[in-house]
Amino acid sequence: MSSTMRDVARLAGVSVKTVSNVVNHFPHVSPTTRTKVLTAIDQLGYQMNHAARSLSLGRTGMLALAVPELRLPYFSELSDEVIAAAQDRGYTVLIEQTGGVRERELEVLASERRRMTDGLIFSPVALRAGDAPLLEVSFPMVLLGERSLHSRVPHVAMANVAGARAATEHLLATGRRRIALIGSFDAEGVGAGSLRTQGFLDALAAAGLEHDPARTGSGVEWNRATGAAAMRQVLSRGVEIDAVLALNDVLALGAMRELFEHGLSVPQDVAVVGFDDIEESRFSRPSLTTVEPGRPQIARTAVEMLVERLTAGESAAQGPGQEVVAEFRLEVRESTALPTPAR
Amino acid sequence: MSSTMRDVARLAGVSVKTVSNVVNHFPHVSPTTRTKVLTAIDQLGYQMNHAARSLSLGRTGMLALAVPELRLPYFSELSDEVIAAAQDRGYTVLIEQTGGVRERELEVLASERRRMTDGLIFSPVALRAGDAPLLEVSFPMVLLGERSLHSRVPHVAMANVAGARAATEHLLATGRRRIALIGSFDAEGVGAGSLRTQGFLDALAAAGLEHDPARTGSGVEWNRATGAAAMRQVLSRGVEIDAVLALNDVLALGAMRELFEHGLSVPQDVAVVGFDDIEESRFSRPSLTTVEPGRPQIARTAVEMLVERLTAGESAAQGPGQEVVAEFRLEVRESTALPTPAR
DNA sequence: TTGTATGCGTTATCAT
DNA sequence: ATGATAACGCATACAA
Repeated sequence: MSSTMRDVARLAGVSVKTVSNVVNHFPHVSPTTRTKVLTAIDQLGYQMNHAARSLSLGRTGMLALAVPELRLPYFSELSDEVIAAAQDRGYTVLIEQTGGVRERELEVLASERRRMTDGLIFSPVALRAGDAPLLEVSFPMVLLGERSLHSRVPHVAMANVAGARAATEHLLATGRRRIALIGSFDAEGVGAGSLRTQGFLDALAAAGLEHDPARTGSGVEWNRATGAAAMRQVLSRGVEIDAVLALNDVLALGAMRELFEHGLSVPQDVAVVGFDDIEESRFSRPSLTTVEPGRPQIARTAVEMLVERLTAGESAAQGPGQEVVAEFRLEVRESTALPTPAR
Repeated sequence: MSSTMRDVARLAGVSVKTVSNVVNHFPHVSPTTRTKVLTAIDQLGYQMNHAARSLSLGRTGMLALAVPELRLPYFSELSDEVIAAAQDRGYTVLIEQTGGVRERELEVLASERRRMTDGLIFSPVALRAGDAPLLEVSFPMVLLGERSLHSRVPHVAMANVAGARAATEHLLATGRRRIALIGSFDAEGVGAGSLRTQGFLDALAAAGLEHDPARTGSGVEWNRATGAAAMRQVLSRGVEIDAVLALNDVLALGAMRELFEHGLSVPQDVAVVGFDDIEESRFSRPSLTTVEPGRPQIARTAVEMLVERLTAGESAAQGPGQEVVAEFRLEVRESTALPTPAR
């Protein structure tokens, strides 16, 4: 069915090498032979065998991207951006889902799919501090996340602490004092959850306030359902609140939904802030104030760093563990609007 | 760096073929040699070279999934389900984005990535009726969409007409008569847009009603922003409406947002129905009545049909163009609740 | 500028 | 049950 270079060579009356030269845009080929080859290619409908090329070249032209769940808006939007950035560099992206489960995150590092890709962009969320040694892998990898977990692995971080702090300060600036914290994290974890919580507590402390644990709604999985459940948990305790800081946007959206069920209005009764700036947050009712963590920059930078390692050859095989922290921006929207003074 | 089967064979004192037998779980290997080989593999940290295996086998173990945009919730949720179904069958999924642009949809069929995958699950949205011949490709493919476009290509369809009709009938049953249609489609297209619109018009006709074109809000791209814009368009015309049928959920969510901006309440003033049943629709405010098109079944069936073609060998290479239509279900939620009688 | 020969790592065919 | 050896299709020294 499918033809090979040999077939093309035969038809064009040249050698296989010449066909290869034409296909790979080798500069030194006479125009006449080039057209001869190209017409033969066209005539046979020849397409390169990727497996053979990979075997010979020792590289596949594919990058892996490991994320918790593709259906979480943050990660689907990130994936979109990574795919686009990789495409610009001539790479194809293979997405793997870890489910946010530690075991599966570790599996990703040893997966059979590692042999199908030239490098990995890895966004772990369930790894513990003790897992750091396991990240000392032999293949090119770029981590998405903060340094805490890993030492020598290059990574692209978001300003989790500073972003959450800015978000909290914004709530404080609008006069809110009884802020609920929605979403929790593995106590042994070192992911975004603990860092954002840190930023939250920092802002409170700086304002001379303390966080009442009764205002924390737990939920390790970060989706709308757990956001709603966590909010319900806090409300059921009968503790007063005038604001909510959710550890990410979907948690915030779930929490808003729950506030609504309880007859509380946002932002009049309760102000709400999220983290991630997913597209949905611009269209929710009310629209959600959130931290834009610089996701496009993160995607682009991660791909660039990885491709650089790939093309650098043996030279910079073990760099100094480069770190880039993306710039964040607080997107103020309706969910934290000041209560109308004339009331 | 990475070791080969030869290295393993040498260390274990056996032949390459034996190592291959062990790795591929070939039944006839003596327990002693198996353990010898396995320890050698373990000791060397051997991992199979996927490119070499693909070259030899003539198959890659990868399936391609081409969707418009990964960041559209419907497609990210679909992708998740396709990946899971493929994994169960031992396949890896490569996602391609077409942007919903006809040219890029056609490119997918000739893409270099076709040579990296064993088959394609293709969800076209911008192809025209005249493009049907271009879908007569030589590689295994399963289409997501209705038959209109393609004759001999196997495909998995959703009940676009019936679903939209049921949704519209639901609106009519709750006493709504002035229904706006949000979202439009390429007039030459044969995709979900025209079919859902057909179902909408069918239901109206069956009820002896006619659709006022002034109640159609156009928007070829289906996202929140266009949903809001289309709604704005209708409202600006000053035509009365008491309900909205949006061609999908994100359009509906954008439209609801716009209704809110105009001081209209859902469902009291205007009832709203979407199509797709994305997770967000269960948590929006109000929660969105929508058509659940059987997406999980679609994902599973598409993978099964494709894998079947792949493993059937030459035998059923050209089947009769199998068609499966998934079962839909109308999810009634708050956005179409009956106005409280006591008003 | 173009052709020849060899290797990439695995599977498959045939022996034994 | 296991081993030797030839494909698989392409890239690349090296030669011409």
